[in-house]
Amino acid sequence: MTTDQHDNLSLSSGALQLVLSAEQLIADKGIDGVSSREVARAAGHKNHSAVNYNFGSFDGLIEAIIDYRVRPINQQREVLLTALLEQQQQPTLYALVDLMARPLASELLRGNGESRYLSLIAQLLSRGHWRELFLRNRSRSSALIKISELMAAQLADTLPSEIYNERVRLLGSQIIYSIAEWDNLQHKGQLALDESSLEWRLQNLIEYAIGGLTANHNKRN
Amino acid sequence: MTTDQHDNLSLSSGALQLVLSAEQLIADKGIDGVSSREVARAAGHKNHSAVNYNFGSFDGLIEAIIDYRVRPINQQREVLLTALLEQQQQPTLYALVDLMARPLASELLRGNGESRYLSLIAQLLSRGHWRELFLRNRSRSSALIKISELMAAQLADTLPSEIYNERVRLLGSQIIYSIAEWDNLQHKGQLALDESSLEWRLQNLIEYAIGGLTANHNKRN
DNA sequence: GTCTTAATAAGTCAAGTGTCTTATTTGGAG
DNA sequence: CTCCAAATAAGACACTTGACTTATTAAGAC
Repeated sequence: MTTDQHDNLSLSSGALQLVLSAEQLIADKGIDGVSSREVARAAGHKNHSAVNYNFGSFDGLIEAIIDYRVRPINQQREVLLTALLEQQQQPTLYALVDLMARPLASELLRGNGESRYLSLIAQLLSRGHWRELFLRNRSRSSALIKISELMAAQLADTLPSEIYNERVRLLGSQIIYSIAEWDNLQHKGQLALDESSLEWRLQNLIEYAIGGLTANHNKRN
Repeated sequence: MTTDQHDNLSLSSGALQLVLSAEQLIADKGIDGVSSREVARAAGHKNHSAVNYNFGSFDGLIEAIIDYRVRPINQQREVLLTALLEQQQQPTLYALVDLMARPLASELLRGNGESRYLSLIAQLLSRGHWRELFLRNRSRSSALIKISELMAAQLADTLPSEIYNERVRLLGSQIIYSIAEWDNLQHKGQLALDESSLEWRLQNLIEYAIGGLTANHNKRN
């Protein structure tokens, strides 16, 4: 996992710089607070139509960012899942939640924290148009599906399906928003994240999540 | 609690309409995707400077929204806490988390769901400038402080303080982002929220949160 | 009634924006 | 080297925005 995971991406170096600059700007100023021209400027262009030229539109740019980041994350999930299933056919809940969260958390350490992807996802998921664009563009990896199934196998019996589904939703939101918050705090200098501090935070998040997933459900009329 | 909780607010009816329209627009289009002029238009003004006239600036408008919504929420917390402490001096964790979440969740039912305040908070908390503006303007209610203390009394012993603090942060984020998500889904017609469906979701959220807060913490090297 | 002040409307201006179009430059393929 | 397509730059246009300024209207005190 030391090689660059962004190879086969059909992004010219110019387009790549736009993607990276856009990520930064959006994390800082909000997806609706950033203009195409601003992105082009930040990417070192005098050409104010660079975004339009490379991606057709601002939406196209966002889709490119998603595509650029989602692939390696899913890829990492596949690798980790395969390794895990070789060890134990019935992985623990801990291992499964770890598998969901870790590849996202890893983004925070990528290239001295220059990936602001988590902040972007959190913003995309928060509102109408962008949420739909994201859901349309993330390719659900087979790993994630398999993880869901393994998790359901351990929980679905003990909980009413309505409750189980809701808790899985809570889990998904919590993972993304929590890690996104770490990202934002880190980039405001209010949180120092290195491997070890990320590790205990991640561990704690997983423990919290498992506590939540497996909590007793008391039916109250 | 049937009387209007927005009395002593020093908002003229014109200003109030601006606040309400702004809330709606921001929930739909994002805080950075809405202009002062647009808010004025949506509030029925031909006067495109209405926001500037009433609040001085867009930031002033946001502060007015926060002020308008935070008061009754804190007020409700005070009332509920007082009632709770009359029943039992050492309230359960369940009651305490309930106390944190319920006044926020209630917003979703207010006036046929016309308060989009949760969506706003979630957006404000997500990014730089707005986060700071929010933190500057929410007046921390004495109830919330008391709730924190009561919670700490039950948990701080069993967990390392670093872990405890992090879990409280997780709790806070989860409450706000989850309820905000209900808000967004509700207003896209993807979630039907009445009192009873809100109730079981809230109950489940609390159960999840308590499971998380009290989860075992395993020190790993 | 007049007067005064708050509220609303409307005008203005420089700055920024998306999109489309038209140069100009650059880096290979032949 | 020539030539051509891709990349970059720059122009143009209609539109929106925030902030400030200047009418105009409404409403209450006296």
